[in-house]
Amino acid sequence: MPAFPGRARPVPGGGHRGAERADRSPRRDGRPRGAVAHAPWPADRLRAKRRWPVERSRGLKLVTGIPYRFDRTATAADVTHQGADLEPGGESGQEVSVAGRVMLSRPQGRLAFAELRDSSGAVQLMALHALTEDFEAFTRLRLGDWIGARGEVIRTKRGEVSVKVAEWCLLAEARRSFGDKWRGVTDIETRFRQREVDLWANEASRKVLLLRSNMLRRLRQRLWDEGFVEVETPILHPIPGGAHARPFVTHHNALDADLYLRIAPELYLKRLVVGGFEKVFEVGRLFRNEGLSPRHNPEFTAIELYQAYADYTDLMVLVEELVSGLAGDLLGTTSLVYQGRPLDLTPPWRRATLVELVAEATGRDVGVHVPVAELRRVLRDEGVPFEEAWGPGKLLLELYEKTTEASLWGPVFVCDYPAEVSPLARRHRDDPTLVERFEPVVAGRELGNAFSELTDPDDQRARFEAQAAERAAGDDEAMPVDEEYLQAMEYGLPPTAGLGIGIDRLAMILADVANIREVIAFPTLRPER
RNA sequence: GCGCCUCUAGCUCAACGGCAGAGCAACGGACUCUUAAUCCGCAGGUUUCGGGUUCGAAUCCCGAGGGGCGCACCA
Repeated sequence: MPAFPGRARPVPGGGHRGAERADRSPRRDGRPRGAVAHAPWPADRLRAKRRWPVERSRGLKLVTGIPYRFDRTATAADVTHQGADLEPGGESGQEVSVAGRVMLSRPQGRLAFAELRDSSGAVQLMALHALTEDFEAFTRLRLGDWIGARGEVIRTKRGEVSVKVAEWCLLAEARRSFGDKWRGVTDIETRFRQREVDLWANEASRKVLLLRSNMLRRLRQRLWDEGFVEVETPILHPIPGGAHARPFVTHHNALDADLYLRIAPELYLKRLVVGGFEKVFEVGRLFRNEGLSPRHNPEFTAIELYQAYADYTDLMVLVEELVSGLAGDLLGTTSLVYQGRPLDLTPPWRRATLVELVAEATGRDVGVHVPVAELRRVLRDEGVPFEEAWGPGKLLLELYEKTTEASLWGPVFVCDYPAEVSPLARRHRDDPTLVERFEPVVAGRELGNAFSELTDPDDQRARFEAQAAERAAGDDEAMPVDEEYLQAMEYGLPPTAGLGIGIDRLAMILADVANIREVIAFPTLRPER
């Protein structure tokens, strides 16, 4: 019965690894108890407390063997489609094999219904004592069991498209309960510690991760279409650089050297531009040794891209097009609602300088040229703490972040930051105390960061040294001097614009979720004891 | 790191100083068109952990641990 390989023997010499299969003999009387009984730590106290029978379906044929493969001929969605035109009680004459997880079981004497869910959706199975093989066992299926089933596509008298099961097989048994069939799993800790349970039980969770995956696919496609080359740069860095953040430290034994998990790929990517890659991007994980919050995970995904011969104004257009384009691709509109509040991503987005926005939010007329004493007074009046060592640029940035950023619903490009706090950005063509930099702010949060890149190695060295001085003065997030990078710049970095976007943050916006953990499959949690 | 809140059966939740309970799941049974099926029955607990107060603690107090939120941090 080729359509239903559940009981098919491994094809000799054919297919995959057939000859190497260690276990050629079906387990005839139950599965080895040791497989579940030895429970290595942290098989955990939870398991000890649970009382699910290790061996279920006693006296039934289920345990005679789980097949190695299963030939599915239709998904749940396919079946629903195939049966769409059937009248209640109608039979299609079409036979399908479906596979998935049992979501509901409604045995009813000599008739039984079950809901089977796969990644396409759900379809009902109908089993009949007179028709279905192993009918008794079918009625004993539990929530969470995986099965494969073959049968005709029909519509029941009550009108539901179903597969009338002629033959079926167990693909995996659920030895643990997956939660309340109606309310699912809502405990936040369980949801994120046992994400597989959350994903099984909560459709919304699956949708969010699927949206993220689709978002990344579309993002890559758009950049490839624009001629960007996707590259990969090191995650283990000898010197942490490219951002203002504390790194994770690790150690390489053979080299006997400490290495840092990257806080940003920026410097390597620009070295690739020096090497002739005119349009590059990288999507990858960044690691910052900082606190957790609903908007911060210690490891997060960012995209950085660099485009030679462009400046930051080009990137504003690119960001608008990318973000609104992704919204259109994935949601069908650029006019969305985030956390109950309208958010219109349709280009063009507002462009305003940081100083203008601070003035709007606070009524304060400030700027990098305002004397430090006066800036300090403004911060004090606004209730923003500061440190003596801070120059005007840092004071201004702090003022913006504490008083203005969160109030910007956006989207808005916050432009022209102080040079003092932007050691890798090129000085503004109209004012050398500023840099040509912008952050796209959406829903009160920065979504990314971009600038016209600093290309002058002498200026870069001076900026690094200023950073190093701050580092020496106790700021362990300031960048050290990176001689390798300076050397690269000395070979010549053409005018280049660079951009970073937080993928998790973007996914949060598009998925309309408030917590970054929702968009990360396995967010960082404190290890259980 | 600090503050506030929280932790009860596999899951979702009651009980709030006086015998730890319900629904779902699970387990046993009935049922040939169910839709969170229904019905009967049976089980299920170190109330996160450790101390304390009390005749008596899931409940009040102290400490520890996990989680949530906020703050700090995060340019």
